[in-house]
Amino acid sequence: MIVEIIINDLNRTLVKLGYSNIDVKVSKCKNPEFGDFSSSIPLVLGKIHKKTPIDIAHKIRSEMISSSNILDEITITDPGFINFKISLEYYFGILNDILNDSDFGKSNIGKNKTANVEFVSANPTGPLTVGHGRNAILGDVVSNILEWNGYEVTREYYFNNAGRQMRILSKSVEARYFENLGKSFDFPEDGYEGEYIADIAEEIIDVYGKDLKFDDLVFSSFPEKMMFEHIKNTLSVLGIKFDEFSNEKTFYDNGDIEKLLSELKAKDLLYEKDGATWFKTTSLGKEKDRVFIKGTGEPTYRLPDTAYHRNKVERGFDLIIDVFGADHMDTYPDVVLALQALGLKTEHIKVLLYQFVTLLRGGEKIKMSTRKATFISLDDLVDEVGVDVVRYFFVMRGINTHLNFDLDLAADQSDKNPVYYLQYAHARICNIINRIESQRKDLNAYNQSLLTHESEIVLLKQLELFPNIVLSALDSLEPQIIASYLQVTATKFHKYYANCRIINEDKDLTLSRIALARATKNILNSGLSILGINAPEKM
RNA sequence: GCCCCGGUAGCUCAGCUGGAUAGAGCAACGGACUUCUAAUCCGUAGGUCGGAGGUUCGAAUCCUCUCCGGGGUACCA
Repeated sequence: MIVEIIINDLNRTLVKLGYSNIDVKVSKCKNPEFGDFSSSIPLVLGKIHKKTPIDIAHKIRSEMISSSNILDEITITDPGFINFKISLEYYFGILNDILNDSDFGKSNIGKNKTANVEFVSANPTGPLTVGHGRNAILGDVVSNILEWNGYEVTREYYFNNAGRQMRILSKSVEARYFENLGKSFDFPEDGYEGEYIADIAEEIIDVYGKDLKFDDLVFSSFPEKMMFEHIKNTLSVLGIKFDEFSNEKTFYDNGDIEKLLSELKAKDLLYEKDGATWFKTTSLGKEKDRVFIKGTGEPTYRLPDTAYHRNKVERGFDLIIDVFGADHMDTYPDVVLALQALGLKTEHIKVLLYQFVTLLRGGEKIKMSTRKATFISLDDLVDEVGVDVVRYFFVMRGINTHLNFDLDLAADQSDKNPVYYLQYAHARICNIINRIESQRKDLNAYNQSLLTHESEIVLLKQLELFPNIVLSALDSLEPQIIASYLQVTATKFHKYYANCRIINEDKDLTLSRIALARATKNILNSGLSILGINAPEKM
């Protein structure tokens, strides 16, 4: 990657000039007049050493030690920037790399390292909602990003089928069961009102008959089973497959929770008050203590969550990622605190908090409530706009931004829809390649130096950035970076297409342009596969 | 009250580990299809980067204060 090369060259040069321990930064020039890349290091040095930045810049330029011959020109501009123009030869080399190396863009930063990504983790009390959708896609794409960087990723789904919510589900189903049979029933006060509840009740009548008694175990086991199948099906339609399902119950059964309690107690971090067991978070720097076990004897989510995270830490992952909605803001710090108190390593736990999703239709917000069943399910959403659109819309915004999911735009199969713009670029290339393949066979006999048009070079430079983009996505765990990059890449391809006729009378030029188009296709393919979106051959 | 996220073009959003004239898409207006797919391209217009201070040679970006929106602050998850 070009940026690294320049930074290394600069570092060596600075050491030679007697400057050291400087954090050298090189960035892409916004204005191509200055060159391809620039650094403000002379300005930084000028300040530290009380010298004129321009003088320092000249010194750097005259002493510049380049490890390669990729620097065509070094210029200096006010008030003290040093600019680098990169030789076309370098970019032509990259074109070959992209065409010959199917792993172009991958890094081995995560080689021999394992990562655990926990996401979705919805309890099986109902169909997945649009909110879960953002979680699901983020988790899956982040996993893909990790895999592109060499990590071995475990996609994990954590659930609780023993809590209050599940009881309410059972009671709701039970009520509908008796209602359907015309018997008296009490619909629970906080019960789920969705139609799927009645469907499950009907299913129970079909399978188990009409003679079930109140509190029959079927009312708790069957709905859970059905909901989980439903959820897995939804995820599978979205192209998401989990490696591991962890059940909260496990940690009661195997004694982990008991062990956790006794260890925290031994550290004097637990106490009894008002019939409940409290975790003394105040002694660890927090404002309030938290309840671990309620007066009813039931634990709060914090207790099993802590046991679960301990389990993940002890499984030895190099990286542990939790994908949570913004409403979990205050929940995980306590978990981390507890683990730290027990002397466990926690620096490798990263929490990805995403902001809420708002659905818009006709410019109006759609209000949603799971309990009241006024939500739009993830299934509905996929039915309406398709998998690719759903996946793209969930990653095209920054994770910290409230996501406005515009259903009208998403359902619009026209040029307004950014997904099609992207896929169209790929389809266009495929079409051209198919056309040429019937005439020529030796597509590799191209001469890259025939690529001279500005829009060709601009595109090639864009393709060169891809490995940096992958690294930057890894660094920030922000899928949006990939989506934006692909959008720009598609734009540059479309401009190239408009400016340069790819299949033309000049056979050699045609081959060169085909090579550039094929390279673009490879990059689009790679990027789309990270996002889990189809790269269609035809549209 | 306290904590987190956001406030950039009419709308939706990039840019935020400080850098050179603040970008894109949509919407508006004007152009380009006997042509490798016009699901495209070209052009015009559109901005007190919420506001006020501060740090700096330089601030959309960092600090302080403040206003607006969202979320959290549960013996719910």
